[in-house]
Amino acid sequence: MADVAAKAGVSRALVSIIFRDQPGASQETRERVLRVADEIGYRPDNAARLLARGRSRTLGVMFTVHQTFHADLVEGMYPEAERLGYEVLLSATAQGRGEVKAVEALLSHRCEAVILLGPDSAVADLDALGHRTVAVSVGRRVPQARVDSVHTAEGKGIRQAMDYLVELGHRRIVHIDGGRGPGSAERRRAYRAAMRRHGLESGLRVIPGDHTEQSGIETGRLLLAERDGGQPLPTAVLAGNDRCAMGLLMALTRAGVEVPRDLSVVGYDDSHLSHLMPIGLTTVRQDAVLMAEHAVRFAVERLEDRELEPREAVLDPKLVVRGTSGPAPEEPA
Amino acid sequence: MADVAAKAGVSRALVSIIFRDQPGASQETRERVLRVADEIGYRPDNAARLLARGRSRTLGVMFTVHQTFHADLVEGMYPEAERLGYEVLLSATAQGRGEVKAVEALLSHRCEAVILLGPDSAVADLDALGHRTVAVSVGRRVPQARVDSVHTAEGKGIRQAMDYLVELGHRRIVHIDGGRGPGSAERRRAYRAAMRRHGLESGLRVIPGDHTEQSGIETGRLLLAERDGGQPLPTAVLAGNDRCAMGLLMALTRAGVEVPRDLSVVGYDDSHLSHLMPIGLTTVRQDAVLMAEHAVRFAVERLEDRELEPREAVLDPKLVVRGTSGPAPEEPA
DNA sequence: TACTCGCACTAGAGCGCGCTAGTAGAGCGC
DNA sequence: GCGCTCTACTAGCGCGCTCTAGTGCGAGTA
Repeated sequence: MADVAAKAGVSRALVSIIFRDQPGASQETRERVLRVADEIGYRPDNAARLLARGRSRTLGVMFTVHQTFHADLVEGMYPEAERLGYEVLLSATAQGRGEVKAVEALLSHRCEAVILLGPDSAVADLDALGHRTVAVSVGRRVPQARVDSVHTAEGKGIRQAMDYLVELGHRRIVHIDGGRGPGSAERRRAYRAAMRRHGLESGLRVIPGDHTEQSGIETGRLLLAERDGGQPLPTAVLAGNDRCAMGLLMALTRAGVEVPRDLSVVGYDDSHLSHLMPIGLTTVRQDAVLMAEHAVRFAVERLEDRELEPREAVLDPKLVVRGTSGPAPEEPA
Repeated sequence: MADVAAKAGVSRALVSIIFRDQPGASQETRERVLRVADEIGYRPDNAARLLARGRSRTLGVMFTVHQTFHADLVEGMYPEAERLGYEVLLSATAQGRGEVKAVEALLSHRCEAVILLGPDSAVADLDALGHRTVAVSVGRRVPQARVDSVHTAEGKGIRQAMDYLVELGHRRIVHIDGGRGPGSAERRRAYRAAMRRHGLESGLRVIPGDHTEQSGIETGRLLLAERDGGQPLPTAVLAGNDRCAMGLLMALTRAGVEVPRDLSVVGYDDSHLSHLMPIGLTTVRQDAVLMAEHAVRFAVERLEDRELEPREAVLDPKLVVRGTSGPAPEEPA
């Protein structure tokens, strides 16, 4: 920077002004300085910038590298962040890199706020994080913590799916649980409520699982084993999310079960995956872009006014009917 | 930091030493300082650290948020980077955020090296980047640029797949091209060569496409339209990558084409997707973890010795036979 | 005793910027 | 001529840390 200033015959301060696009420099000086900078190959150093400025205007996003829905969310964040003048820094959780590590990485890079996609941490930890910095949880309600949250009205989505399945004649509807995954508790609760409301308590069944393909595959195996043991298959399965639904489909189809003739499968998220199934996955759609925009906005607004109370955005989900669902099979007499 | 030093009754320098885990402090002072820091809630500021240190020990990784194979790669980089004492910063390309933007973000955050997953930029740009900093291209050979590269022996993989298909009796084997995608040119070339080698020039056909599901879907539609126009379907399709293969499968299966009875499909990458298909996708496996480790190692080694000439790691791919491939259908007399 | 050595620790410069407070000079009205 | 404002620019401190070149001190050696 000093080199640029020297070569352009101005002070460092003026170079700074020009690179920050601030008023206080004449047009011709601006052009000259920029030209010189280009020649020298100077580009401002962000680290120093942040340090001097005190603010980084950077949002940290923690996501899970294999969670396809997160990709949709991340993609939705960039434009909104840019619009508001913020940068986005990503940090992935992965095998051997837990949420704590991922978040620490973000914070130590001076992110002013942290947006957590489907956080799995304990409420107390999230609360602590929310006190240390501005935090937003996407996909999981954390009402007890000092954290904004953005999620869909899980109950509503599940209810739509359940009503739809019941309407199609399904009675034995099983739910694969998302474990500690975001939104799982609400989905589970809504499933239970819907079964009761439709007078199907007797068929109510929640199979423990999580938000991965593996979980769907295992459930598939379990159901097949039960069938071979003489128990009938359920006629419909409400999976914890799309990935789980995909795993289930794989396991079942491989074993000769025909979807949706023998059994209907409904996912959750409407991630890119849903379109991928040859017949398309029936699923409950969460609007990734809208969620992403809300999350960014929450973070920025809290940054601008630290006193703001944590808020919650609840978006409406929507059932998207594709090929994996259909009328319940005729019951054998 | 000054607060910690004051409260612990030592100098800032000593606190620094302790937080850097360097020799020069007694065990008891160490413990005391760390305890005080914890009480105050002090954590060292990375930006200032980088600035003062001159080195960031940070590797920047540019990836595409929806490219599933990239997720596998990213996951493989973290452990290796950590082992070598480097941090990893991610920057995604996405709609409206091109490679230039993504890389600028990395550089301005003081990444010492940039690892590009499947870069699409012009060779000249990559070369320029390679001169400005240490750069590694993963999945694409860039022999003309000052850039390390890590990729699989594309030709070998395609050859294996082709030999396998021909052995199964396939003659009309079509290739969906990956466009400007990484490795596409080599795969295309190898496909052509294999067709010739097997005396199948007459059936040689490259359909333009890219590395997305959409491209597979479109090709599927095209082939179906041709079939309806009286032309026979190919008996096997070699897709540009797994995503493309998935799209193709979706389009075909929807239209009643049975895979692999009527037509075999082979993908490329062996990303997580491949396991997802109910019947499993036959594909050419690239070892993501190995590629990731090579890429990180290349970057670090070049950082440690700037004079090192750019190198190239060529890994052996491996055909993984799953459910989407089988014997060629009987030709109608 | 005088010295060297090694260990625990410190002073203070400097990393590359942003920012506040300020100056020099041009243009204006009176 | 004076004071005034406005624009274009500059000096220099400080952000939070690392790092070099030290200081002080007790133990070991001549």
